[in-house]
Amino acid sequence: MNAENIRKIREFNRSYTRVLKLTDKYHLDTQYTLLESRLLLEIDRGVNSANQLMLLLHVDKGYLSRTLKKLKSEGLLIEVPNDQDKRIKNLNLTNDGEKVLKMIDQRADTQVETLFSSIPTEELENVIRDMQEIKNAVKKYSHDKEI
Amino acid sequence: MNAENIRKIREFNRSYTRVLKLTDKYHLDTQYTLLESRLLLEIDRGVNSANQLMLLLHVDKGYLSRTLKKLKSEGLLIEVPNDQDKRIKNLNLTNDGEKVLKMIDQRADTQVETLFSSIPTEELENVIRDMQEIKNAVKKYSHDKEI
DNA sequence: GAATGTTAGTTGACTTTAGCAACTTTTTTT
DNA sequence: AAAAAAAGTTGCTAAAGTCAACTAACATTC
Repeated sequence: MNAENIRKIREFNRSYTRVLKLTDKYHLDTQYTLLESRLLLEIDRGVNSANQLMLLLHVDKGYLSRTLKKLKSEGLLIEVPNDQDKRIKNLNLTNDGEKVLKMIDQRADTQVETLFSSIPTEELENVIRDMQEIKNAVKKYSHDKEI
Repeated sequence: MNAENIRKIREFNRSYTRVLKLTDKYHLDTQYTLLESRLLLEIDRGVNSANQLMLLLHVDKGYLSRTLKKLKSEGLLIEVPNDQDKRIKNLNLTNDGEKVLKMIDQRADTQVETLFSSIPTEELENVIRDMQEIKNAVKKYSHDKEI
């Protein structure tokens, strides 16, 4: 790849890092960290064992264990024994956990809306098309299974 | 903005967060943190007082002071007295500091290249065009001065 | 089928990262 | 000249993250 392309990609990365930081600011208005929010989200989606979460989110298993413990102690998660494999503790959101996830999700929506709503409709449609193209290209040619 | 657009933007954000995490991995192969690398970069660009760096990078000034102290102790930075205002300590990269910055920069290039080089030329050109369009749109309509 | 190795998760000890407030020195304001 | 503000340092603390040792359950292999 030529140097100019690398430069442009890195410039985009820098600029978009700032956007992502702004969209993450809503976490400051909640009592939950980014990791906690992400855990609730992924568990809701069905990624429901500590080991799966560890592999997906690349967090230390010790730290993960403690973080999950905290969420359990707050009543957002419950452990469900896994009958096939008793080493595994399956995780589920409680009703409270679902409520919290919904709240966090709405704030994230609001934050994204705030950041992008000033872009006029047609231009926004282009931006969204661009995003999908980037996402697909990166996904398609990536050897990293998780992207 | 409609819910579908918000969903798409958030999906892109999630997927691109993973890309950025991968491009940040080179920091693990160096002895420098993201903040340290960024400080070297910005000082090289001429942002050369702790206060300016604090405003640009939004870091606590106490933490910044200590981080700069560390870089000075490692011989990557030197303090130059500011004759106009003796409260200010201007910062400059030493030769070693420049070398380290160059090394970090090359690793970042390599990482980006690794991630994107598998995308075929034409598709890559589209991706880069998309990135510029997104960057410009966000910048143009953003009220945040720093984006 | 007992020994060995591996996997899931927990815990203790520790380091790094970060934030806050008090403080010194210098400059600016009134 | 006094008061306020700005630049930077330091002490104290908390949160975030890492690492290794450990238990219990499961898998392998001989």
